[in-house]
Amino acid sequence: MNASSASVSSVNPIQQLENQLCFPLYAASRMLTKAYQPLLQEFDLTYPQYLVLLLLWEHQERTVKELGEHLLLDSGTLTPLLKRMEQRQLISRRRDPRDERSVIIGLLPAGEALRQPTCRIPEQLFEKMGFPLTEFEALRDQLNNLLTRLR
Amino acid sequence: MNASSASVSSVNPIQQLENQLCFPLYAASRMLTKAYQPLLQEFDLTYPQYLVLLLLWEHQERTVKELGEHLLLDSGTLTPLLKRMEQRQLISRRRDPRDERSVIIGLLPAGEALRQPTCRIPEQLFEKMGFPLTEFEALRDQLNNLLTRLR
DNA sequence: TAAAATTTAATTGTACACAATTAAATTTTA
DNA sequence: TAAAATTTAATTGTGTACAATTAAATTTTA
Repeated sequence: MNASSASVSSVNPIQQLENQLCFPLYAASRMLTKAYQPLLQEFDLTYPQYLVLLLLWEHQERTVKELGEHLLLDSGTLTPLLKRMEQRQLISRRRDPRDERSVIIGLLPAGEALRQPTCRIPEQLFEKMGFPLTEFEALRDQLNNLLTRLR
Repeated sequence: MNASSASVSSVNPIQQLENQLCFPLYAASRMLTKAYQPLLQEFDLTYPQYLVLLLLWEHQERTVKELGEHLLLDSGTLTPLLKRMEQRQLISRRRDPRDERSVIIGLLPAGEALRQPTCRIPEQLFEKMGFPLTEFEALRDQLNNLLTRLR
């Protein structure tokens, strides 16, 4: 390797994309979200909107703060996203009468109605990828592990 | 579990965030990019801009197409990003005289100058996370594996 | 309890990210 | 070789992300 080469500089291996953790994470996240897209667009949902619905299907009411804690998103992201979902009558937004600082997001019938027709999406995607189940689970667990470190 | 409960609906486990692959990927990616941020902002770089520089430090010239192939980004993302880097004189943009469809991105002195001062960033981050090296490598390899499946 | 500190969303501004379309250049094909 | 198809970036429009600030409500503290 010649450091004075015109086209190739001497390369610090850790500065190469493949050796980094962040780049494969960044790229895989976008690719997987993109793989979700054709399945979600049938319901006119973006991936983050779908995540909000997943949480509301577990508990029909969540404050913006609670949604943000689960999704690791702040109000700067959630407020406009939730307003779009409110316009489509998927969810309701109202102040908590017991604490006017909080906004309670509620699941509306149109949001509930998406639950059954979307319930096979994760399996469909998993099958389409052909990723072995053991690898899937190992990767998921390691990512959750990393996530707790980063949080 | 009572499906008619007012606050909790019966939950398909695969519809829970923790059981999915995509959510931990999505969240970990954002968290790790956010962890890069304080180290990069010293150089007034965003993470995607840093990735472009990593590629140009390997090869001083790359077409937009090549950058997009490596980063899995299209011109809709790259064109404005590269224009911002051009304004700061980090890179140059010019049409390839041999194929006027292509735009060649070249590394300018100001972009080259960021190489040494940023070279410790990946190690710094790795140390700050305290992630065991074996786990780091296992996760990286599994992500690269997933990435080839998604590509 | 009144002032200070904290919490919660909303707002503002910047920067991706990507689908879809456009336009120019090049390559392929009939 | 001229028309058709393809390739390459740029553009347009929508939707996240997120830092920083603001404003209102609540809690803590002196």
